Amino acid sequence: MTATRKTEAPESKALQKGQQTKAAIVDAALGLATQIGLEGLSIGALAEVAHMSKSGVFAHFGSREELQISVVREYHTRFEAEVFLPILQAERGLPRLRQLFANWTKRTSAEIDSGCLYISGAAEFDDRPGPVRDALASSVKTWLAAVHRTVAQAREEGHLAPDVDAEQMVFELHGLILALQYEARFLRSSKSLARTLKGFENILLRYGASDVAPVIKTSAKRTTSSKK
Amino acid sequence: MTATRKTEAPESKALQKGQQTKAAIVDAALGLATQIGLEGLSIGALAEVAHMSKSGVFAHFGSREELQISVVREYHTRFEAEVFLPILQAERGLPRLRQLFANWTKRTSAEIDSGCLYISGAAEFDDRPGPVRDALASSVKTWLAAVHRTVAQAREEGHLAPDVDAEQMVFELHGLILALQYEARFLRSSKSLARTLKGFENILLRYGASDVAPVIKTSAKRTTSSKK
DNA sequence: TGCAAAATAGCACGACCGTTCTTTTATAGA
DNA sequence: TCTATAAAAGAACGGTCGTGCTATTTTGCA
Repeated sequence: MTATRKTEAPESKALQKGQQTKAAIVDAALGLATQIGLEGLSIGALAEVAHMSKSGVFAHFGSREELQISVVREYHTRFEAEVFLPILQAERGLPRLRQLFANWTKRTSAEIDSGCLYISGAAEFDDRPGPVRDALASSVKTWLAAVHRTVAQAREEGHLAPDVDAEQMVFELHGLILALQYEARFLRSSKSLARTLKGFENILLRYGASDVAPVIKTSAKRTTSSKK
Repeated sequence: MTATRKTEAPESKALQKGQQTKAAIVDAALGLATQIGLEGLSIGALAEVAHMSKSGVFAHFGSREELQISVVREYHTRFEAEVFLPILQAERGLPRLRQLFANWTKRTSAEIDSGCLYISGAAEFDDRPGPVRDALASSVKTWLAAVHRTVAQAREEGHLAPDVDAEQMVFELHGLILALQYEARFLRSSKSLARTLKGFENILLRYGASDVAPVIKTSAKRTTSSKK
């Protein structure tokens, strides 16, 4: 219990050796988990791609379950950084909602590899209680709440009809994303991206969006322009 | 090669002993697979619930993969019998489409246990090529084609707008079902059934359904009335 | 530069996996 | 009832799994 090494407050900027290899492990684990699922993620396979021994990997987490939770947390962080944070630069209201859905769509469909952990994880853990399921559900609920807030803002800004049921709209948007993932990734349908975007415009129309044409082109140009 | 036993044409009505225990095994396997997934389905666990030895179970299939395929086929048969066949008694056009969606919804959400193999299977096999994936995808495509046909019929009957894009409509309906399964089964949201039905009415409205009110009550009474 | 502690490796364990082989039991036609 | 054959059981295999233990190496401060 000598204080020669700071045991209880490693809050320095630069990651110590341990933390940084742990981060590398989690990064590799995330790559594996998005491909073969959280349940398929094995410590042996992870050790191999991380060029480490099984026990070396294991020591960082203490259990496989803790490893899975770390992966979920890492996914949450990246999802937030890639999908949510950028939209805050878009104009509040409908433009931001459009940007949100564009980012979400992009994230869901763009890469054929690296599927969505929120979707595959839900299928794996839908009746398997425990901390992993809790972590997953909590992340998803956080995200859906953010979508809900964005919809409500668009309504309050007068960009949607005043009587819009935000929760219903979120449900329908979520359905589009799920159908996109299902038909693109599993059925290998090339048209699902276009169907999703069309579905989005249909929903906007139904909920009384004041402008109908998309603000930004759907194909390219997604550099958080923020310029009106 | 003596013909003392009919080896190559067991086409009699009554199942021989072997076939009938095989059917019982597949039944038990389907129950397991819908709970823990096709990948989680193990021969040992299956043998236990079937009150048989591992090798006894195994002998009926020759490989785990063949067992999984049998399960997919069985699920397909039951899905067809429960969701598709009954709607043929409903009036062609919009009434039949309504019945189709009602059955589909019922099947997807009603039991909390026994999840949908088409959804969990898609997540498990979306990048795992092979005969199991092929069997799954083939079944799903068959079903979606039936939905497509029903939509097209409703359009031709004049119950939907003549310019309805049937494929787009199927995509959106599929999204509703996927959102229902996701939010009901994973997020344990009690409101998702109502959201799904509302979403269906919204879609009908948008695609120009001639009548708006549902033909049958959504809560109970689903006895393939066929009357009118 | 020395040294405690952290990080990693090595090894072995019990459990379960799918599969094969051999042996026993049940079945059904003669 | 006898008997060929199908059906089921039993035992064992190589493999991988998560996880504990004990060594060895690496790290970072004095």
